[in-house]
Amino acid sequence: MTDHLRPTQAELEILQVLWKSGASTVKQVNEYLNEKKPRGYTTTLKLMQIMAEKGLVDRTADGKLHIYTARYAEDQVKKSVVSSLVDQVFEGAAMELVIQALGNYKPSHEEISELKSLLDQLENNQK
Amino acid sequence: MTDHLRPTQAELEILQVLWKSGASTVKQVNEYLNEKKPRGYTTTLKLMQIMAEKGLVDRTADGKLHIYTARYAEDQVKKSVVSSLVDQVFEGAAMELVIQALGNYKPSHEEISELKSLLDQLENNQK
DNA sequence: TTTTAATTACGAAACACTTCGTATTAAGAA
DNA sequence: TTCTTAATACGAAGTGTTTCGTAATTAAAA
Repeated sequence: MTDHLRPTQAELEILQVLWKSGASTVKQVNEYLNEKKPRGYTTTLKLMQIMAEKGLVDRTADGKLHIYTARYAEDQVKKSVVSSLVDQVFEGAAMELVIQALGNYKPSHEEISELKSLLDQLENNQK
Repeated sequence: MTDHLRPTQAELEILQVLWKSGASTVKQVNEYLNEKKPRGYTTTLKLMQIMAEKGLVDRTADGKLHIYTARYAEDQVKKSVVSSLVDQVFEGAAMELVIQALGNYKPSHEEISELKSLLDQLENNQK
C-alpha cells in the first residue's frame, strides 16, 4: 500500500530536506535547495502543494504559514525507489545491482567488514 | 565521457532487447517489446530514431531496412544508471544503496557466498 | 482601521518523454 | 516500367514534470 512511492526527482530533493531538517516551511526548504541550485520560491511552493495532494507530505497550519513534514520514512521511500530500479533496470535481479554498486564504488575496509556482518546476519535469518 | 548515459525508461527497454538479441530491426525489437506491453510500430521506430541521434545506438542500412545495435555495453550503461541513483537518492553513499538492496531482497545462501568472495577480492585489491 | 509585507493559491508556460497518424521512400513482384 | 508492400521519416498530440508570474489572502505594523 505504501508501495508505489515514486517521487519525482524534484520531489525527492524536497523529501531529503525534510528528512534532514524535520518539519519545515516552504521558505526553509527553498533556501536549503537554493544552496545547490537556485529556483524561484513559488516553484518549491507549488511542488510542495502537489506533494501534499499526493500524500507525500503532511501539512499543518501555524498562523499564516504552513509547516510540512515528510509522510513516509526515508528508508521506506528509498526502499521503494531501489525496488523500482531493480525491476526496471535489472529485471528483478537485485544481486546484479549490488554487484554493480560495489564494483563502481570501491568500499573501504571498514565498510567491507560491516557488509560481511550484514551478510552473516542474513545467512542466519534464513531457514 | 561515456558517463552521462541516462537513457529514459522506454530507451532502456529497447537497449535491453538489443543487449539480449544483438543486432535487430525495429520490427524485431517492437515484437519483443509487445510481448510485455503493446505499443504501435511507429512508436518504437521513433524512439530508436531518437536513440540513434543521441548516439545510444548505431544504425546501418541493409537494403531498405535498418539494423540497430546498442552502442554501449550493458555494464557500462547500468553502471552509469546506478551511479546517478547513488548521487540523486543516496547523496553519494553507495553503501547505503547496497544495504537497501540487500535488505529488500533476501539473497540465497549461494548468493551470499558469492558476494562474500567478491568482498574478499575487493579487500585484496586495495592498497 | 488601514497599510504593508509575507505567504499561499492558482493558472499557464516551458520542457521532456511517449505515442501515434500520415506521408514518403524504396525494394521486389507483376 | 508500374504496382504493391513494407519500411522509414516526420509532425504533432497526449501526458507528466518543473518553473514561474500574478492574484488572493493573512498577520502584523502603522
